[in-house]
Amino acid sequence: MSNSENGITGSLEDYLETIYRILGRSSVARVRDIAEEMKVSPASVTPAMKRLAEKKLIKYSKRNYIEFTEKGLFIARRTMTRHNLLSRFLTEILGINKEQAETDACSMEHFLSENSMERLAAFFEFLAACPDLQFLIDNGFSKCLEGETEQLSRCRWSICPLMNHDPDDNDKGLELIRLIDIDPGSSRIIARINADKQVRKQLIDSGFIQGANIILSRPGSNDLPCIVKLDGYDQELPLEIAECVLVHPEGEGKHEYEK
Amino acid sequence: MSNSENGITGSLEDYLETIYRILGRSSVARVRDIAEEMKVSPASVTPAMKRLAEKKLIKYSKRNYIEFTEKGLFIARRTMTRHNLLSRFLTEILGINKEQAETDACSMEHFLSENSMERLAAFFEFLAACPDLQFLIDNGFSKCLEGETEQLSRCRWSICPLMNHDPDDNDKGLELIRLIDIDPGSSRIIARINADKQVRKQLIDSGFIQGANIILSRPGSNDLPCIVKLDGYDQELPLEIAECVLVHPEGEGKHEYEK
DNA sequence: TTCTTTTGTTAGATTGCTCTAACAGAAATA
DNA sequence: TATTTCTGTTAGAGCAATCTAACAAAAGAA
Repeated sequence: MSNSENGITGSLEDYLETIYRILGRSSVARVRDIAEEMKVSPASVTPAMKRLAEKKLIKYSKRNYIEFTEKGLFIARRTMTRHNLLSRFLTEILGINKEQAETDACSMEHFLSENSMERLAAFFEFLAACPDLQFLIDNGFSKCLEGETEQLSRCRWSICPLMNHDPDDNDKGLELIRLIDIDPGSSRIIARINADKQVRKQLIDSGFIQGANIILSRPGSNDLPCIVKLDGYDQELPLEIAECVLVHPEGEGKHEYEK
Repeated sequence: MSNSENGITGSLEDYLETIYRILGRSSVARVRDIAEEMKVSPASVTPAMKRLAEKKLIKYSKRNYIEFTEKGLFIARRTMTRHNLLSRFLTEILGINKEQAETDACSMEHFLSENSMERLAAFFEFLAACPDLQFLIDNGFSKCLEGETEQLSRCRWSICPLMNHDPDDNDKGLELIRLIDIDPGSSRIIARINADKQVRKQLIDSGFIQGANIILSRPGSNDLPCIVKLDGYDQELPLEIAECVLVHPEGEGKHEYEK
């Protein structure tokens, strides 16, 4: 059951994602860790690693540590991003509990197309940019779910009279900041990607989505790529690409999710 | 790869859904039709039918037409509903094109948990009840996607000054109507389910979600269940359950989706 | 060094699903 | 009635993924 976009099965994608998670917290990924994390027997892991190596997604030789190839790393990150997007949609918009959302996201992630993924990422950017939408979901839909359904008892329900913010307030001191302009070492929340379609896609695939936590570990220069920590994982980023990442000003964008 | 909630694989769920679709347009479902619709060889269908029969989801004997059992019909309808919910989310909210949305929905539908499904259904009800949310998505997010991103160029963007409707307008002549009160034979759009958790769940599983097209074919009485045509499929519905289905007044609720 | 424990691999079986090729039954046509 | 066409089934193979049980290699402890 090969998943549409990279000729690789959902199971193999899961293995890649797991390896990525493990490498995020410890310096090496071993068969045993993978087996534990995925709740399969170690005997299932070995042949999976062979299949991955065959497809040139990891470097693997018997009884040795596992390393990503470039392509493998790309797929791992993208799968992870899909997972995060789906999980956040389920928790933040639909209000599903964390565990259930994880389970659902874990299986659906293999089937979300590139297109849908990009649009879901855009939706979160829009949500972050539009306090009214946020307000509607937090105070309208969530309240509804909690059983305070009297709002729905009329046919229609308008938020406008309930709005507790002055429309003119919105622009005050809330300019977004470029990632490359923040203090190295300080932690921010990504607000938006401001780039052409291709670069945008590349960034989203790598996990640069609204709400993600980012630290600029090394500013970088024209020759030297930036180093950032995205949701706890190190990544290199050429300066001209890092320029496209906009973050919320300090303390803003509270809708951070846990990784 | 047994899917969480009914101990049945995604593939078998697909077969059930396909049979349901076929029975919706022609009076019998044959092996050949199923094979064609699912783009598999007829030789794959026969063993699948055997597996379904073993699990008591269909009645099947060699070279005979295929009939649902009650349980099979239930799963088929629920799978179909999941499909519709996901597909509508992708098209109506994210603005993905129809085919892509179908493909994505087709594979994700097997993994959307009961909880997430219910909440997604609730989200559409909320969307239908809240013109501001609808407006934000149609005029804010959709415009953004079309490239008119200048709205996002500021950090925040408020819809309030752009609202083109008077908040007081909202209640005028827009009361919802009970399904059982509409003229038999006339076609309406479902707006909302107004029932306790259990009945609500039952109705949603059967496809009674906001936006679905419904025709009351036979009104029913205390002893006689109503007969309705839901998105083209006939269903029976006890009167006291049909009472919980609210529809938009005539001409309202234009966000109908094609089945 | 030798023994024990941890870790990883292999062999072999099973399950679910698919395919092609060959065959069997039923229906339509000559 | 005999023949052809359509339809459905079976046999046999293959693939991906998983398991248990047995074994092998490496690391740590005695």
